[in-house]
Amino acid sequence: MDLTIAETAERTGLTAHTLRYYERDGLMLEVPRSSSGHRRYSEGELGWIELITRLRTTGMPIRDVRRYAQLVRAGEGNEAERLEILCRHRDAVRDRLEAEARHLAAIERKIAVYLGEADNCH
Amino acid sequence: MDLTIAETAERTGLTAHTLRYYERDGLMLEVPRSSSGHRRYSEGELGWIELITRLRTTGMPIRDVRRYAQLVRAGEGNEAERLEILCRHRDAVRDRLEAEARHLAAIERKIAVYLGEADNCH
DNA sequence: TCTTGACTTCGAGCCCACTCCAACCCCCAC
DNA sequence: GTGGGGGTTGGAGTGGGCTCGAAGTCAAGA
Repeated sequence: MDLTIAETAERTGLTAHTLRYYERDGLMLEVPRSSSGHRRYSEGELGWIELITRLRTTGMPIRDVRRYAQLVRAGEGNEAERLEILCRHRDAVRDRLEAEARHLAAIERKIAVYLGEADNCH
Repeated sequence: MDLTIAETAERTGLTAHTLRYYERDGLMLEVPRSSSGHRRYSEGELGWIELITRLRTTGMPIRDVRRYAQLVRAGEGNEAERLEILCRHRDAVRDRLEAEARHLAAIERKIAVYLGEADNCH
C-alpha cells in the first residue's frame, strides 16, 4: 500500500494535521518514512488508527490512548495492563451508553408531549 | 422548596459555579432571588435543570441549549422551532449511540482476542 | 459588636483536543 | 532550472465548557 498522509487522512476520516498530532503525542506506533522523510502508512498503521479512533470516538481520553500505545510499543509482557485499560474503558462506555439511552428516552417523551402525545416527529 | 444554590448543586449534581455559569450564559429561565439577592431554586427550576442536563449529557452544545431556552422564555408560539431542535438532537443522539455501540462491540472483540477467545474479562 | 460563612459579581484561567501557521524541503513536469 | 504541489517541523492559536479567584454583601450566632 504505502499511502501518503493525505491518502491516509482521506481513508481514516482524520485530517493530516490530526495524524501528525497523534504521532507527536505518542498515540501511534512507529510510522515508517520514505527516503525523503515523508510518512508512509500501510496496513498495520491503518489498523492501528482504526483502533485508536474507536477508542477516541467512544470517549477514551488522549492520555489513556497514549498509555495503551506505550504498552504496545513496549512489546510482549504487559498484556494484563493493556487488557485492564480496555476493560475499564468498555465498562465506562457501557455505563455511559446506558445512561444516555435513558436520557434519550426522556427527550423522546418530551417530544411526544410537544406533539400532543402522538408518536412521531415530522 | 426554595433551595439555595448549594442545595441545588447537591441535588442536581452540577456545581454552584456551573449553575451560575449556565444562568449567565442564557441557559436558564428566570431564576427567582431572595430579598438579599440570593438565588432561590424550586420545582420549576429543578425540572428545567434536569432537562438541560439531559440535553448536555447527550451532547447538545451549550449554544443549542441556549437557543432552546430563548424560545421557551419567549413564550408560546414557537413550539415548532423547539420541536425541531429536540428532534434534530434526538436523531443525532440515536445515530451516535448506534455508532458507539458498534465501536464498543469491536473493542469487546479486541478484548476477547487478548483473552484468547474467552468471554469474560477478570 | 464582631466574626463566620454562604452568597454575590466579574473576569481570568484551565484543560482538552485539535487546528493552523511559517518556514523550509523535495520531487516532478514543463 | 523554475514553479507548483506535495510533504516536513515547532510552536502558536482556537473553541468549548467549565473552574476558580478576588473582592464585596448580608444574616445569624457568640
